[in-house]
Amino acid sequence: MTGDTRWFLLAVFPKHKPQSSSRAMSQVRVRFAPSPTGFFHIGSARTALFNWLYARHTGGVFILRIEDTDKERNSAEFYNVIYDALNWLGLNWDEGPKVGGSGGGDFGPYLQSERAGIYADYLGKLKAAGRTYEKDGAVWFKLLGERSEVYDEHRKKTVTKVKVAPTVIDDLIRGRVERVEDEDFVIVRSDGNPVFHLVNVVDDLTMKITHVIRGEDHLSNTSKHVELFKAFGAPVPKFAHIPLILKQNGPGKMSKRDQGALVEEYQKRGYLPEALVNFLALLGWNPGDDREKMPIADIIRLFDLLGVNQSNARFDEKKLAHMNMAYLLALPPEEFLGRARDFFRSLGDNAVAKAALAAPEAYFQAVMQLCQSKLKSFEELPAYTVYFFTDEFPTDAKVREKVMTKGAPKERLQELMAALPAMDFASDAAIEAAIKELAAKGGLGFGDYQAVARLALSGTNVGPSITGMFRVFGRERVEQRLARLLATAGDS
RNA sequence: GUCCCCAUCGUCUAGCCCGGUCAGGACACCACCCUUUCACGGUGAGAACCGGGGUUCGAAUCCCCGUGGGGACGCCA
Repeated sequence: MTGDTRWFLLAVFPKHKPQSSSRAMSQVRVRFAPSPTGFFHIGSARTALFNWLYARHTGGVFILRIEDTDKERNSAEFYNVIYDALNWLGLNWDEGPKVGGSGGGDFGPYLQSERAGIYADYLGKLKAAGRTYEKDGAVWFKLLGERSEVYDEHRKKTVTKVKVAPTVIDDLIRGRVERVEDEDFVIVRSDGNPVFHLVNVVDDLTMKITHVIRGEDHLSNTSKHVELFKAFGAPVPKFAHIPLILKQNGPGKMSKRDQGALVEEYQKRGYLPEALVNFLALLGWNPGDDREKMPIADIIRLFDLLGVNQSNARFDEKKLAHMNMAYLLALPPEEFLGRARDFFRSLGDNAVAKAALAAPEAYFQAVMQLCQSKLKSFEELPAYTVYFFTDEFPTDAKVREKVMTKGAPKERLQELMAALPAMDFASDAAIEAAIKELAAKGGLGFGDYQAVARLALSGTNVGPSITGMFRVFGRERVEQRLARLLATAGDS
């Protein structure tokens, strides 16, 4: 178990356990059915999250099914992208690939590429019922009704329209939606592979899915699906079409190419998965009051499909960053420590990361404790802590210019150095007292020493408490760095 | 072009279903306070019911029409 997923253990929710058959009849069964394209999109993450939340809220079953019928587009290593993202987010599935060894659950296999026999069976039922025909080598689903040829200007071709009654979709989020599905559609390609609409319905049917929770972009497919369910004589699941996530700038829904659209990106940047989950939960849903930052257990308890919004939401990276900061601040110190170390490890060859990981445990811990309350995200860690782990840290030229031309920095450095031997490094308070005493003697303020000391120690003007820095560095290194700045101060 | 969905501060949203509160909160932005830098935090400011009709004593809330936004219209999923 990695540090990334450890948080989830705190939200103890029992995994699906076999139920009595009467119980199982009414048990909620939802699925997340991604396609292995090599990307895991923020929108997919939220769809998965809403499904997972609903399952956990109702004590139902969350199923992962991989929709890999398009052999042209799928690639073996892409499957792991899905598993990794879901695991990182803590969205554990009860049935699906990788469960209990080689794919657990009574309704498998959970990879569509392995379900060809099932699709053939169900195709047979449709054929037997006279609801299919072949055209151009493909199998089409036949709608029932009077037919007529119509020229479609948009598609620039003649199509066959079927006079049918509107399909009624009873949507948990949108209410009653009517749509006219008036053209036959392909269910098996000429290469013999079944099409999304067929396999999606057959799988939902055979996996006994009770609630189909998916993006609103599927709403217009739903009439096809409902007609297929009806053709199979199967009960139609409840639908819940959730609003889409729009890109933060410009028109349209978020797509893979948009900045910040991939879950992997936040993982790499050291965002906390619980922060991302909390943020995503709030995109289109809210607990009904002003609460925003909530433990996952609360979100599960409060989540309900009826509380989901109908309008699309624009992705706001700034709000996500704020959520992440709030979670980072609230992390228990030892937890922060572990995750900081995990983050440094994930950086691989990064020089600061290597130096940080090579540092003595106690020192590393002291530095992290000093910095926790200052960071907004782990991605800031290397730049923020570089000077703790190497003497060859960069100096901000502008800051140096500013600090070294104001007042009498060289004198301040000399006074500080002179005071060092007698300084008590045991506590921040003692260090603060010593510097204040020094300042008082010259009729100066703490700040007169703080700026120049910070520049010497860190090469910048931002960072944690200067007294804390003194303590962590220790007398000797403080002395060295003050001396080094003094030596290079020149005539300025 | 056709069909479907949606519409409250810049953004996420509460309020709408069961008409009557200064339309509330959060992010962002600005100011001030706190302070040892930078943050955090605190206080405060600015900021919205898309437009037009209707129903009603009264409409953000109910109805209709516009407009705007989004989605779908593949032998992709």
